[in-house]
Amino acid sequence: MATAASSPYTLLSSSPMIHPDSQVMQPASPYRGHQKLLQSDYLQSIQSNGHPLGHQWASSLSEGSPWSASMEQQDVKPGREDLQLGIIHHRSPHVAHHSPHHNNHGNHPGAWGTPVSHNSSITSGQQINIYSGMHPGLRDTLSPEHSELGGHHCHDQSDEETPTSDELEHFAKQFKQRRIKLGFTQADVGLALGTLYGNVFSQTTICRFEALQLSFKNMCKLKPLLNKWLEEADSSTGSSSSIDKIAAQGRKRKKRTSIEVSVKGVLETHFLKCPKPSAQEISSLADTLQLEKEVVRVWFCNRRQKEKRMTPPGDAGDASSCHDL
DNA sequence: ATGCATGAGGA
DNA sequence: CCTCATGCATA
Repeated sequence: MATAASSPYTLLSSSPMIHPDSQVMQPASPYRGHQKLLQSDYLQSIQSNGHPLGHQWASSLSEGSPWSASMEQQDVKPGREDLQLGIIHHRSPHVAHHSPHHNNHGNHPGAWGTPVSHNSSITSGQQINIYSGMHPGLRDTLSPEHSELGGHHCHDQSDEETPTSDELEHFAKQFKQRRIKLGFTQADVGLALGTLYGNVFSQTTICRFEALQLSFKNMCKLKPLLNKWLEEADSSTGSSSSIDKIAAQGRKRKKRTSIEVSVKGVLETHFLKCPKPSAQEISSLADTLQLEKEVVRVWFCNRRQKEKRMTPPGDAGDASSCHDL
């Protein structure tokens, strides 16, 4: 009861209605009217339902990399006079979770701990091939030169090409350590990325990056950004302190539905049987569980996404979680 | 740290 | 409808 008391979508009765729509525009965003990332599909329909471990990390950034483009145009910035790496740590340095039990998922070679790596052919803009049954030893035999794209062929930069899963894992770990050492929180970093490069991210995303809970592709996309931040961060330790609070959100977000554990169990069971239930299946399931159909549908979507993460559920470290205290 | 949610883009 | 990137709200 009284849930509505604090309903998220309180229709402002007499409040000065701001922009209940959209998510405002960043005041310092170098890019105007350009925030839609075109993500080309790469591989996603080859999964054979049935295998709990059917990850397909065929890292393949199609030539249409959404962000390679954004990167090229971010230079429009006239000059970032003030390098704000984020907010100065106004919080106590106790942020360190002092827990040695920290997620050290270093033991999940199943999905992408293996050198799945190297996309077979990125430059040629060819199809992506998954290595559904490919061995790690199999490597792309891509030709040293791709005349297809007349222009950029030299990637002398440190990391411009697709990193391997292993590299990402290591980077994430390093990143977290440095971040903590420098006294920044995940949220700080997220904001800093916004003020620095125009792309704001939430604490959630930073957290997921560190925990490798994003898709391979997504990890690849974020790595360079975070890498830059790291460089800036430790190169100018202790500088500007501009607190940008852009926020401004007025979306009527639905209250998060809490699904009972028992119900979750049922959903899990169904998921194992059929990861992609039909609309009707969902309907009946929702009916049985007394949940909104939409909630069930979303649950399955989220569950599928989870399965595609680099650190899939269940892989959690059984080896590291048995750690002794 | 994570669960549920939103939205864009793609068939 | 789905996937995928992303995040508010919450445990």
